[in-house]
Amino acid sequence: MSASPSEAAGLDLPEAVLRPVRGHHAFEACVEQLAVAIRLGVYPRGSTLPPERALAAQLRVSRATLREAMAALRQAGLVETRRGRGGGTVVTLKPRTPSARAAARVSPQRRAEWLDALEFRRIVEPGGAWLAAETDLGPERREQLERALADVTAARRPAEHRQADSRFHLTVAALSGSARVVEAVTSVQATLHEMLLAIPVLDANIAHSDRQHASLVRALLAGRPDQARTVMEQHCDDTAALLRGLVA
Amino acid sequence: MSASPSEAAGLDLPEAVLRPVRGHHAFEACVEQLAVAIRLGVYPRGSTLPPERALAAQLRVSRATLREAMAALRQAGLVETRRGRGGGTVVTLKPRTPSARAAARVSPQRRAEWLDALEFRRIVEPGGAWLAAETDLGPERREQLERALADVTAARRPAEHRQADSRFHLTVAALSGSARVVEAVTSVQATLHEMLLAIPVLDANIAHSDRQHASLVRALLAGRPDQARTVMEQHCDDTAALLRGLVA
DNA sequence: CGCCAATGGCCTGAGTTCAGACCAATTTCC
DNA sequence: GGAAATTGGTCTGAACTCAGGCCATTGGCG
Repeated sequence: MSASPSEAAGLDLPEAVLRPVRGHHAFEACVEQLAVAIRLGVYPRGSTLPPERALAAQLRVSRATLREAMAALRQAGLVETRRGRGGGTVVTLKPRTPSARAAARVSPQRRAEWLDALEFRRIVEPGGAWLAAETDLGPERREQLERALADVTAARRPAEHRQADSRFHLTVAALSGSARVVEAVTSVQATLHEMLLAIPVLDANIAHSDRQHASLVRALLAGRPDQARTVMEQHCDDTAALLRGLVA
Repeated sequence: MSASPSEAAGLDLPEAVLRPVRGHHAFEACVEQLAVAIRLGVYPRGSTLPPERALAAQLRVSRATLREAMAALRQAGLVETRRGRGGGTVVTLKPRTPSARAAARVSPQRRAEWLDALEFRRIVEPGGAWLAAETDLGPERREQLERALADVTAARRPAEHRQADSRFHLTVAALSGSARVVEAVTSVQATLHEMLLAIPVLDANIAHSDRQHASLVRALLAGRPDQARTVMEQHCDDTAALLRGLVA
């Protein structure tokens, strides 16, 4: 037996705690973050990204490096760029339609990451919902939450529904007011997005999911933390059950 | 009003989602991780770190970079190094004794990070405990858990108790089997450690904390996820109450 | 004693990233 | 129409990081 990261018997604390330091290649990390933000619908099709200088500052990266990332996104067909005042970089990526194609074909390591994401999600998303429900939301935030919910239920095509769903979950996380929660949920949703693209869309599932979203929003607006958490847990469990079948 | 990361009124999803890419100094990140691991007692005083080549591989960093980090740790007096077979780098840092000194003197940004860590902790540590209790622990892992608990209760001096406490919480997290949980708890414990060094030690607090630890271990060994989570939530709430007073 | 293995110490050449300045295109506003 | 502002495009020298090889020191083993 080689030194696997998590042997069944013994628990190697140092090995568990020390994780790879950030991958060298800042520009890859930028591509990753921006691609995720675009695919999750944080920047919907047609919207304009912030100017390069602002984005570079936000990502704490030099403009040269950010531009490399932009070039990659451009080459991959996610964005297009126009120069001059009023120009900028606009999102052109059409949201992908979920399909059952790339079902298997994942490495064991990938599979493990997926399962881990599902477990972690069941912790952080309900936790974030609990926090958000505890917070005293202003009228503007209540509106944003309801709009995010409306976007999900209004989405007709599966691809749009998928993006709106991600946006909804990210919105709930952001309402918690915790940067760490947002980071965790973003990461989890990115992985989830991958998985959900690989399963067929069933109207029944969507309807069920939408009911849970609505129920969650009611709990959030009513300021009922425990109820919000329970609803979100159920929601995560239901989605996870769907997905675990996929990777089994 | 400037564009603050989290305005009270509006919620800027892109701003919340896009976070700084890795601080571009791999060697700083290494120093950070190793220093945290040492201070939290993952590598106790007197223990030997893995060989440079192994550590470099684990952190996914070149040996040259790792050595820069080692030099920094050596200069800071955390470790000492001996060459040759049977040599290596040993931890020399004496655990710091908590004291009420550096109470205030924290920037508003730091304060916000601290409070965020407390909120995030209340989500991930109970969640990790829930997961760990759900897992079917082997005899070896049960032993490790009980040993970690014994180490905490046996620690006489405050500095040792502080380290043993960190190790205990990291052990529980690691037992969850989720890499993401371990990462989150490690990060949270690092911040917590800072805060706890700045408050005076009260025997009553320690006794109370130890009782909660014991209660948690019972729930974990009995395989009662909900109970484990509730106990851990109470534990986090109690610590947080103590600490929030400090930074108020 | 002499060899071998393990470990830290050091060097080189190539690739990345950075900060900042300057150029070019395009829109907005007078 | 023209000036100004905004935005992407480009360049340069310095600093950081990497991969890999080689050297130096120490302890174990035959």
